[in-house]
Amino acid sequence: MALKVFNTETRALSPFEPLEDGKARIYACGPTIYDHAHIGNFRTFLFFDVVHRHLEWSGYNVRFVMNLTDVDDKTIGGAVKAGSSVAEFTRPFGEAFLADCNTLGMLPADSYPRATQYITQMVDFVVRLIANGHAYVADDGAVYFSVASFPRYGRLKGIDTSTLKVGARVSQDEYEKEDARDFALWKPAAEADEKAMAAWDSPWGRGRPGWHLECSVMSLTELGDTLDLHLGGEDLVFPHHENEIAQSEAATGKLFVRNWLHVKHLQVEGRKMSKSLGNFVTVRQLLEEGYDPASIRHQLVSAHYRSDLNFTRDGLDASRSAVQRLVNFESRLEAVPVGDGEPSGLRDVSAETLAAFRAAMDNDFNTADAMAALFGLVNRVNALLDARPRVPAEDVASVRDALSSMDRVLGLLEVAKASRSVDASLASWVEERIQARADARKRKDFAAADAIRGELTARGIVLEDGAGGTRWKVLGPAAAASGAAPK
RNA sequence: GGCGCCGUGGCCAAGUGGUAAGGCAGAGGACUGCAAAUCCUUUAUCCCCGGUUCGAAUCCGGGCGGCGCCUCCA
Repeated sequence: MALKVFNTETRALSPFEPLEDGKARIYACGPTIYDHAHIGNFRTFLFFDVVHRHLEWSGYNVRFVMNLTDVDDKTIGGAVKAGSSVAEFTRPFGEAFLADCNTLGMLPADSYPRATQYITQMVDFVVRLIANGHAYVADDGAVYFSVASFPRYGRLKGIDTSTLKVGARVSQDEYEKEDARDFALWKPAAEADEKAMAAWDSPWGRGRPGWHLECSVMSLTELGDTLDLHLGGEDLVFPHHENEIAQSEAATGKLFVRNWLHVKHLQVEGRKMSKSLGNFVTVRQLLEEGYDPASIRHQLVSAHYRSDLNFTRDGLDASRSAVQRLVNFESRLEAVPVGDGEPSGLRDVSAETLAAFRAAMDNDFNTADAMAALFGLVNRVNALLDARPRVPAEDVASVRDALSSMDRVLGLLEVAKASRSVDASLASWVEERIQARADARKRKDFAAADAIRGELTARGIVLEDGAGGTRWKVLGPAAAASGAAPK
């Protein structure tokens, strides 16, 4: 069973065969950091993370690069408005973005290149394209890529662009293109560009790079001429990625990307997310509303990346319960009575689950199917454990290993634990209360015992009486409980 | 207008020819001092019509409904 991925270019599933055995070079189109990233962005980025994790889990030596776009119309516009440079203007958004990524449990990338750091390489790249006849300098000082010079243009989108009429909707005065399909590699500096310190010297005068150029140059510089995977949101297929292919292959003469993966756009409450519809949601907003990161991660990863996914508050509640079931299961495994006992069959269940999980993930990252395998383990093991007073320690260990193994890919427990950690003073207070309640129960003073339970419940702490004593857990983000410990 | 996707139980969502995963929610039951957790039982003519096939949620045609891209929005 080997990994198969759906390649946008061929519109078919094909075996993942990296350029170099055992190595995976991945480039992910990250956000433009002119504002806080929204929940839709994170569907895409969380999928990137699943790819990243699954490949590492599968034993690949992964190099994962995600760019942060800091030079484009929006960052420049924002910088001008704020009276600062693009570097200053974008810095906090970049930092906030990385913080959000961390909150949602995304593995760090090996590199987060920004356009402002690659100006020299971009200029060199354009020089190269001009030299080999794929680009030309227009009268206005802009450099355009000549689409006519690249016959394979349009293959990603699956369209024949040669039929497009020149000049149809291209503004007559602003551009000096030879062909309507041509796109800018380098743009002459406008006043705003200078103001935002987003203009650099070049052989064609002051100017700045075009958006498509940034990604090509950064990916080629960071990862080499041929990438194994290039990831992005579906909106980037055309023209962004189409243009990247053209300019990259025209420059290197080599295949640019072996597999293109594109994530379907998220919907919010049944509609496309947009500012005008007023359904624009950021991660930090959701956290303020009291939702926790694990719920968000769960919901965004719960559907296959090429399927519609409708993000809703109700769905978040459902995800919260689903994650809680996992957390409960994990803590049960920690406390389960072990002993010699006869073989329980748990090891077979663990192995079967892992095989099913792997098959699902290998099938173009089918996270929904993979989660079914995961929850199947929970169901089967819970039932088995209920039926036996004790099971061999190794059997339980096999389940624990399977669970943590799958979570290395899904990251659900990981995020749940990170966001629900409890500080020591609260913990010792809870332990003290539990002891007091135990004493009350011993006296059969259930009214007192229930009062203590209520006291804890009010702070989001739930007690579970079991054979081995009373265990407790915090429901919801740690914020709800932290600082709640009375003196 | 051009290109494309989707329509599965109350909600979410897998399944692309062999007879419906999983999550959430609901109902009943077991366990519990009460709970929580867990288990058991229970809820689907797979949008409609026609066709292909021994057999279709899965393939083809038509219809209805929803959505996306075509704008430097992931």
